Parts: sequence; structure tokens; C-alpha cells
Amino acid sequence: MTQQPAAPLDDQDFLRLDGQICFALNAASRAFNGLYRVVLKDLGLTYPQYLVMLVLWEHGTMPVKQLGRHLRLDSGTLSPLLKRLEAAGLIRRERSTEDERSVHAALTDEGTALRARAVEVPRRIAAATGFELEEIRDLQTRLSRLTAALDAASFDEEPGEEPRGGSREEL
Amino acid sequence: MTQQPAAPLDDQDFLRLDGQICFALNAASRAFNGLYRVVLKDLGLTYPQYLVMLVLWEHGTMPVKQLGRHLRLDSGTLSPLLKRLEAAGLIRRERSTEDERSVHAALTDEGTALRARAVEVPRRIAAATGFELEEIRDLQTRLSRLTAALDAASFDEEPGEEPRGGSREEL
DNA sequence: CACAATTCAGTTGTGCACAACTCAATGGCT
DNA sequence: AGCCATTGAGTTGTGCACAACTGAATTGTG
Repeated sequence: MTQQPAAPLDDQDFLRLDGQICFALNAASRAFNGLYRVVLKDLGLTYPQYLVMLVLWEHGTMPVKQLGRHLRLDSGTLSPLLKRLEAAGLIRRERSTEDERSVHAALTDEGTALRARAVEVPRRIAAATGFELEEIRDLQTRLSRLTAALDAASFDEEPGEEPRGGSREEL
Repeated sequence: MTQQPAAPLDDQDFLRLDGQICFALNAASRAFNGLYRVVLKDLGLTYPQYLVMLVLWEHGTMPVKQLGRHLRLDSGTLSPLLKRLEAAGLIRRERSTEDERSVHAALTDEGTALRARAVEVPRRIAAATGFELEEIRDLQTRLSRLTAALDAASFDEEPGEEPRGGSREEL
């Protein structure tokens, strides 16, 4: 758009460009969040809580650790979030008997029942955005590649970190 | 990937797909944030603070309101953020004399000087991700379109909200 | 001019993200 | 068996996002 064919980019251009892509991704994420906030209000869920419920609806009872791998969240985020879901009566948390360090998140009847009302969420989102399935798929693929690249990059930039278990499951 | 040519998607598929795109965008945003966190640590800036500084470096002194339009943030987010930037000595905040409701954010000498160290940030990010300029541009365009669509959608979904000034400036 | 509506920054309260930490349970190693 | 590093969940503290609100300054209208 503003780029002339033969004009080399200077520092100012790079900073401006950097701001643009940062901003675009940030804004898209927040805009998405905002739309879901509106749609999910009926269900009494926040966006991250919805993501947790989606995983549980699909996979059933699951230890917190594994939930964290799926959603790429650590216990510092999940613990209070799950506590709120439990307070809302949607899940139960029970210590594993075979490994008492582990806590399993399980759907309550109420949590299971909520799924019936959640099935309309994707429709409402899709209808609101007017996006084609293919378009969504394509964007998702690009974002996943971006995430993978950024992960690897963060890892390299980190001075001396421990390997942090590379066997992440893809959702 | 898992989609068969002739198989119609049922509710479960839609929920799973919804989880995937939500998750992908969320994860990408956080991964980006994480990489910037590492790179920006040297400058003593967080990612949103960096975005604010980028705007000020490019445009100079600017009222909080306008900053909010650029970054799509309201005073509830900007006020404490700017207070921290002021505490760090990077900006000054001064009430406008012509309109005492308005507060202008201005760079201090220290804030201006920080730009010299910030010019390497985009290079480090670019080097870390290995992305081509064109690829970044393309993604940015898609995300901007997505944001615009989501904005319009949120607006339509909102039961009865006030117009909320539609003259947003594009960064 | 007076008064009501609007605008702007700031505050409060809730929830998420993440680093750094605690603590108990576990598993490997001698 | 005894010791110690590791693992898993949770807590604490900081910062961001956003809704709802406050209060002061300004603007519009009669």
C-alpha cells in the first residue's frame, strides 16, 4: 500500500510495520473475544471457560495437566478458572486415587446439559461474521503455523530454559 | 483433514471446529505476546506499553482519547497503563489547557531516547520467526478484515447499544 | 444565562495470562 | 529403605481487558 517498489525500508518503517502486525493480531483476538463475550453471556460462560468446556464435552473427564496441554495454559490460569466453573456447578474436581498429585476435571449433569445450549454458539458466530468454512479453515491453518513458529522462536530467544516437554497435543 | 467430502457437519463437528479456530487465534495471540515479552524485557516494556510507545514515537504528543482510538482501548485500560509509563519516566501526562477534560500523553527525553533501542525489536522478531514481509502483510490484511467483520457482528448482536462513534482511525 | 445531555479521564471490580513460588506426592537411584 | 530430583496443583503478585460507574468540564438548547 504505502510501499514503493524500490524504496528500502528504514527503521521507522520497520517500527511502523511492527506496530501494524502486532496491533492487527491483538485487535483481532480482542474483537473475537468481544463477540464471544456477547454470545456466551446467555450461557454464563467467559471465552476461556467456553474453551475448557469444549474440551471436556469432546473428551470427557480429564486431568488438569492434560487440559493445560490442550489449551496451552498453566495451572496459574487454570486453577482459579476451574474453581469458578466448579462454583458455577458445571464441573467437579476430584483428586486422582492412583496419583494424588493429579486432579481430574469432570462434567456434572448440569455441565453436560449445557452442551445442548452451546451447539448454537458456532452458528451464531458464523452467522454474525458471514465467513465461509473454507476461509476459517485457512486462517486457522495460518495461525497454527504462526504459533508454531513463534513458539520455536520464543524458545530460541530464551537464554537458558529447560526443555518444557515438547510433546504438546494439538487440539 | 478429518472432513470427508460428502459428510455433512453435525453439531459436534461445529463445536469442535469452533474450538479449533478460537483456540488457534487465542494461542497465536498469546504466542506472539510471549515472544514480545522476551524481546521487550530489555526495554522494560510490556507488549501493550510497546504499542503505546510506537504510536507516540510515530505521532508525538496525543490526547488519551485519540490514543484509545488508535489502539482500540478504553480509559479503563489506558489510564493505569499510562500511569505506569509515567512512573517509568517514559512519558508525561498533562491536562490540556483548552479542554480541561482532556489529558495529553507526551514523550519525555527518556521516552524519546528509548526509540533508538526499540528499532532492533522488529528485526529480532522477524529474525526469530523467519517470516517474509509479504507473508506478514497478508496475515495482517486478513486479520484486519476479520476484526472489521467481528466488530460489525458484535455491534449487530448487541441488543440495544449506542453507536459508539464509528470513525475509528486505522493505525 | 441556566440547565440538561454529552464527553473525557479515572476508579472499581471481575476475570484472564503468566512468572515465581510453595508444598505434597511420586519415582529414580544408591 | 533412604534420599533427592521431578511432577502436579495451587497461591501470590503484576499487568491487561473490559463493564459499570464517578465526577468534572464542556456543549447544546431553550
